[in-house]
Amino acid sequence: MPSGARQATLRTTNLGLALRTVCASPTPTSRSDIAAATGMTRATAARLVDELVAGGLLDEVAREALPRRGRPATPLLPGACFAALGLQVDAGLVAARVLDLRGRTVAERVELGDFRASDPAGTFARLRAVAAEVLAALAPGVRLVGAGLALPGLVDEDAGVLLRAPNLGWSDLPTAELLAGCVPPEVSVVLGNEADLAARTVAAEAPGRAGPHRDFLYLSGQIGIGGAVVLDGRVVTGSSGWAGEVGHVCVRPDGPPCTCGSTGCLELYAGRHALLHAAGLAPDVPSPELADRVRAGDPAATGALGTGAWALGVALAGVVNVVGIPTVVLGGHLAELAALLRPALERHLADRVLSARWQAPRIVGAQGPPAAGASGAALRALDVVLADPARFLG
Amino acid sequence: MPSGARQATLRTTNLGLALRTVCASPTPTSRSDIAAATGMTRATAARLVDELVAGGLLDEVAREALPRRGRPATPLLPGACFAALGLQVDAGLVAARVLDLRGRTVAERVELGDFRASDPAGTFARLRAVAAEVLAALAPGVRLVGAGLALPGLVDEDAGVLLRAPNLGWSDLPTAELLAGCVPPEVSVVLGNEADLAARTVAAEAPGRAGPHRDFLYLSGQIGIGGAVVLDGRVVTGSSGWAGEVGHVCVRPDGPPCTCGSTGCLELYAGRHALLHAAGLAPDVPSPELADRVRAGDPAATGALGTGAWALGVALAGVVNVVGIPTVVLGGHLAELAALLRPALERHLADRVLSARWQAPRIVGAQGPPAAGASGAALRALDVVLADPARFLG
DNA sequence: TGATTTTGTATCGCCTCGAAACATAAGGCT
DNA sequence: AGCCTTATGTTTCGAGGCGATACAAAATCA
Repeated sequence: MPSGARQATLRTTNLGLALRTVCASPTPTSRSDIAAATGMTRATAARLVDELVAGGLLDEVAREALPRRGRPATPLLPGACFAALGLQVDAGLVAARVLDLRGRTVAERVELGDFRASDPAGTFARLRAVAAEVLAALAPGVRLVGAGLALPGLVDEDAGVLLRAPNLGWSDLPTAELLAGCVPPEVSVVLGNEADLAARTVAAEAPGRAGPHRDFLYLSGQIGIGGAVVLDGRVVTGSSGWAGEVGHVCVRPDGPPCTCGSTGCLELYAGRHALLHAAGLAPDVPSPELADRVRAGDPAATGALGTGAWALGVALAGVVNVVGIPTVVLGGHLAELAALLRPALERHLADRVLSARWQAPRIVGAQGPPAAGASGAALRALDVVLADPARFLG
Repeated sequence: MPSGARQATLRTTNLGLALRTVCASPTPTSRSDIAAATGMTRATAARLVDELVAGGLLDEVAREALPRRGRPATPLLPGACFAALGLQVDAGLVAARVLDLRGRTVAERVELGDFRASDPAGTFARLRAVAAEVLAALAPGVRLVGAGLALPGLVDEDAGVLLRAPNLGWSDLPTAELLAGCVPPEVSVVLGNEADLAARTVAAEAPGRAGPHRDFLYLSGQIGIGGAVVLDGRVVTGSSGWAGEVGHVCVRPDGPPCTCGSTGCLELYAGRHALLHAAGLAPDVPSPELADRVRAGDPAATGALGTGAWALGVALAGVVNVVGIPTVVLGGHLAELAALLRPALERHLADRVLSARWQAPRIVGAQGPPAAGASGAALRALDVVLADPARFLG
């Protein structure tokens, strides 16, 4: 139920706007810049900034020697003392990463391993150790405003339950107890789907600063294929948060049965195991190896990639037709294959997407460090600061 | 670029909130009710209401004899003198309908015909005639705040160009000149995709009043199959407005070629022509006839419907998996077949949707009068009033 | 008739912003 | 060096809009 706006609403709204204006800019921003960008007067912008600086949400930084006429501006950056912790558990790694409000990685630790069909207690113990290391490395003044955990599966965010993660072999797993000890007691950990969170690292290159694409489909290829639809810079989670299961879009209804109960799912043709199997490689061979073989002209590898591109084309064309998205970002193991998949995949899409005549869908490989889900989880936690900075001022 | 909030922003925001509160309620609402619903004080609510009443955006209506203790409230309803015109051109009809801010149909005219591969000039002449009749029937005080035209195809809204409408046989058609004379010169007509607009009649039963579903996929079966994704009560139009082409989702990659350039599109199995052809009926037989045959046990008709349900199952499962929508609303000719399609279709979805174990997708038939696109176009035009009523006060 | 209850109205003060003048700190020019 | 110019930041004042509070109005109930 929406509530009436009052004087205080004005304040909080404009505080948020001022903060987001600073965050949105890749370079330091002055009070005067904020006034110009928002249409507020310099007086108002200054009032708001003063309050944000006093609360640590903005930092006044030393000015660069940039000789210009007029009184030099006081450059502002998002407060370095606000940070959030992102955690990730995946079939191949556990990770912890702390991002600050400027989007910098303050501390991180990624530990590779094989957590397929693992024991949750043991895996979470590893996660706890990794988190503890990262938190110990934090500077004393840093304030942890939240934490998130990226998991490769269906998640019930409100209940804090991992419903089903085929790659880990876990289902209906409450995480509250397992997460105890990962973070200070006053910080709560919010669960999230790995693809949904990883997509945030593409949608935003720092808290409040838009990334290269506003509307895209993100594919997170780990073992299966997860996905996330991003519209207008925001991840579409669906009414229950169970969106983005691109891996189980049907590309061949009379195809082989999938463990999900359906038949001919995308994962069976373009999943990591499927690609490696079709290429005649062992299931634990890393993706660059597959890419090398394709580049070397290995026929089995080339065929596997061709089949994968074909299946991706069928599935992604459906998504693009329905959601009207111009860009597909390939993450996870697919990122390393993006360059090789692109030509065939874009051709398939051009054939199957109705609006391709006016706007051909583009395929892009995801950039950035591994364990993007951890970064995304931290970004999401930091977003609550941007949404209502007034809460963090008292 | 977002702009700073000032005192006047407060006012316009709260004016909109007060108006929307009245619109959202199915029963008349008092100043006091608004205060309670929004958290504003009665003083503030009354101030805002007085202004809205003075501008005609709210009407004080006679109170029902509802004996209660205390001073009787003054019931308010959305202003009856604000209205918008919705137009629709489809393969089988042209229509004009005027809705007022209360969601009532003030005047309407639906003219059936066969406009497949028709001459745009002639068809638009029919539309002009229909619109003129409807506008002539309006009461003198009614103020037309906008107009919209629903078209069965890809539309460039900003340019006012119909890019491609296979059912009409039109493409790259600028509409500005053709629409001249349909509405008074000071009113502009905004184009929209028929499915997108029809979906609004499900999302909202009146301007500002939510309908039975907030998140759903709407299927608009005319000759082809259009669709619209509705999330959180809002139609997802995609960054270019080219979303919702469910009819060209691929359900059998090795199937027959489609006119769109792809193969095995949903339309080829569940489109109107496809169903009738498979049932051994002529292409102009109305859908209820097909339904009757199925109920009578006609094997060809039953088989056609079974194939249609199967194809819909494959395509819709993909959509549900990716967008996480719990409900599919069947409109157009599919509405009449909804009851017959539901059992098989829900079974297919239960098999192919990953989250069906926690939330089984539901199939619902669309209710309401024909030419839903016209209603949706009017609703969209009226939404601009709700978004910023202050614009209509001066 | 009067107490009670609910709705609507009037008055006042507070909060926040905009406008405009002022203060500050630099570069540029003579 | 000294003054002008320019851009930034600050101070002061006034206006708009809302909440709080008291009050008026119109009904039911006893």
